[in-house]
Amino acid sequence: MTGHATIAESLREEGYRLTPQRMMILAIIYDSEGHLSAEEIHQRVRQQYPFVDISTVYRTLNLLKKLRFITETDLGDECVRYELVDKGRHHHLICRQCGASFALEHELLAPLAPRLLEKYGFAADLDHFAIFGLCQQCRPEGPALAAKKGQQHGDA
Amino acid sequence: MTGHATIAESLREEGYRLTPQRMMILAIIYDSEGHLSAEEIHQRVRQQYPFVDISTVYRTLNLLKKLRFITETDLGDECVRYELVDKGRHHHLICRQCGASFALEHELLAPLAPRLLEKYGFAADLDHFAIFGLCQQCRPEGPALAAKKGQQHGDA
DNA sequence: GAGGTAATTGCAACTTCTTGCACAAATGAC
DNA sequence: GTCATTTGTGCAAGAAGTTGCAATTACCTC
Ligand SMILES: [Mn+2]
Ligand SMILES: [Mn+2]
Ligand SMILES: [Zn+2]
Ligand SMILES: [Zn+2]
Repeated sequence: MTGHATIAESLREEGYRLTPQRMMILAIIYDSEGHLSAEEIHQRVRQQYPFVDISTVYRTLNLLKKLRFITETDLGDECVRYELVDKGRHHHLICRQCGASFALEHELLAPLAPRLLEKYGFAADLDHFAIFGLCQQCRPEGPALAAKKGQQHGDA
Repeated sequence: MTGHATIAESLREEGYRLTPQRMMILAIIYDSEGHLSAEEIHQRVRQQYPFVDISTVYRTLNLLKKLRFITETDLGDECVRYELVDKGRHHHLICRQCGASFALEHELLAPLAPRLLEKYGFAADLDHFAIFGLCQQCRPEGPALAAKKGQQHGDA
């Protein structure tokens, strides 16, 4: 059984209906390599089935998010992006200055979960974080501490 | 010098102009106890100065966010909320089931920063996180259930 | 204080995402 | 397959947040 069929089965077991729209959206998320926007998903769906509305895409994504099959993350882009939880837990470090993005392995965040559980009785999801900050290049005390103080307003 | 005057001074030193709109927004953020929405700020500004546009509020909030005087956080509410960084660093645990919110002291997240710096050369902001998950009441193995069973096990 | 200049504002249009509602269709029972 | 139930969809309107632009104004120099 392929990945998206497994999720589809879970959906049905939970009492949700398996519509062509949902199946297409699931297949698209499965076939792609992570971080799709709703608009990208909508465009791919419409290639097969041109009358699907963007609101259906959003409703499906919100359903899959609620059931924790996908994550919804603001990666500092202009829109929120969606990714399968199932393809390996990981996070992202994103430079607020240059926009560079680095994968953060889950192992560094993982110890947090038992601590939150012990101290607060809280079972944290820790599915897919975007942590903002300054990358090595952009840090004031960075490696190439050469160029400095050239900052202006209104940069992109 | 009061708090918002200190930030105002910093703004001017960075070359930004001190408009009445900016001063009012700063004062409102300073006078309130955290987690204001843009709409709330807008309403309070208009009580003093009725022609201020909501876009000016957003532009000011984005400026203060860029300069790291305030944080912008999605607390699971219907809109994003803003809070002063300066009033003590902290985070929030939010139950995705019942919506309950618990303060998380910064000390639990703080050890992450040096690890990210060491391993990735990344200086993470770690200013104000909202961590979603299940609270003690909503967990499948919550305290009530454990009490019924007469069990108590520290999970780690 | 007046004048020049560039940042900032208000407005309107726009983007992203959500929601109410009538109709369509997935599902289960027969 | 048909029927009944009840969920899901498309559409249009709405809410939250952004942006282009012309007019205003903060701030610097005199
Ligand atoms: Mn990812
Ligand atoms: Mn807070
Ligand atoms: Zn960078
Ligand atoms: Zn809860």
